[in-house]
Amino acid sequence: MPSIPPAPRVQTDASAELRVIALQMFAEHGYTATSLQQIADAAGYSKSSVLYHFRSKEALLEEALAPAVQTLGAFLDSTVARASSDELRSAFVVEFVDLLLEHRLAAHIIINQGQTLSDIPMMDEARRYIDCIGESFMSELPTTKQRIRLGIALAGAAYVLVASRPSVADIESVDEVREALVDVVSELIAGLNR
Amino acid sequence: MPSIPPAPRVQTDASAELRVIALQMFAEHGYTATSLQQIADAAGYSKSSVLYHFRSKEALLEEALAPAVQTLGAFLDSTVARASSDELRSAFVVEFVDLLLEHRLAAHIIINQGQTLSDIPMMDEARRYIDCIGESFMSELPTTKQRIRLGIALAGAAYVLVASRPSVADIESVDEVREALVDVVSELIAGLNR
DNA sequence: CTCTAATCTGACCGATCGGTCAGCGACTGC
DNA sequence: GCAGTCGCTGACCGATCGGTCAGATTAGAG
Repeated sequence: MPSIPPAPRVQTDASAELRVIALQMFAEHGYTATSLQQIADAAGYSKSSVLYHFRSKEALLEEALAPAVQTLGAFLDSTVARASSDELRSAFVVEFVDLLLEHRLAAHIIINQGQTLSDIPMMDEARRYIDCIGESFMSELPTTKQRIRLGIALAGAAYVLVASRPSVADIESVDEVREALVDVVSELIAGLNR
Repeated sequence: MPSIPPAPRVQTDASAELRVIALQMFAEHGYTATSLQQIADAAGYSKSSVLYHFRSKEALLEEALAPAVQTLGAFLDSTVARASSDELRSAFVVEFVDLLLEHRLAAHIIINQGQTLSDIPMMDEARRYIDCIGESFMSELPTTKQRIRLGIALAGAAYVLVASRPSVADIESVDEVREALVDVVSELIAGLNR
């Protein structure tokens, strides 16, 4: 047992490094359009090394998305309870927007490529979570207009972040964007009870 | 010159048939994930026949998207003029929603796969049109919240239609969906002047 | 009938894909 | 010193991709 138990190897963890790079490239160019060779080149490794750390290309995608999907699952549990309570919906909106902001790249992949990659288990799991969140509202929203309103609020907020080019990072104004998203989505959600 | 000049060959026009099938498969499974062989099989032709009618796979995509992009371009011309006029904005919303409904598959491809396929000229053209429509509003909407509001309205409406599974065609309730979309988007657009 | 053009196809091509495998050097515990 | 594990790599594999090409089939014009 050395005196430095955990060891500061975190800095150059190849697996974590590959997950980040793969997530960026999958989001920017698409999963099928991104080859393992391109990921390896971008990371400074060989293609064989990538497949040493990850069983397959699909496994690399799943591990890269895992944190976001896990957070989404936890978010789902807290959603079902608070969907019916009006005052708790504002907290729901804040959490929803923060989730999108924190896992922006993963959200990009799930939203834009989820339908195409439906044969990948984790991708389908994430989409089921999203559907479930929607349904926890929908059960109380029988009319088409109410369902469209909720759809525009959630899908619109997600897509505003997702559609923006990577160059439009606007790191400084992220708080401003967050506040605006919360305001507009809250307004749409509030308009459901009418 | 026979007495029937144009000839009723429209029914079995191979090119048009291939455009329709390719558009469906590109939208459902993605452009890169759909091979020319799969398109040929679905249409009942050989892969060589597809490449006889279309110079390349990319040309097939562009010709399949052409009608939608052309309509989008015409829509852009009428948009710039009416963006500044409040009472004309309601007409803008109706046209926007109808455009999405009419070219649902093409919109699906452009929205979800446009960033990935940015090397295809027509795809970039369509995205420039969309950006231009947004900017014709944005120039008068300096605050972040106003821009987010418009983004949620347009992107949300587009994505509500695009995200729905093909099985959720709801042919009967299309008018109901159309009306709900127009209402909610109009409400968000109207809220810009505040 | 013949000639020609349009339509369609199978065989084939080079490139690239995801994935396997044997082996390389470096580090570690004994 | 030595055996064994770990991280990594190049060579290689079968499959599939988009695309080319020569030729078979068909139909219409003269």
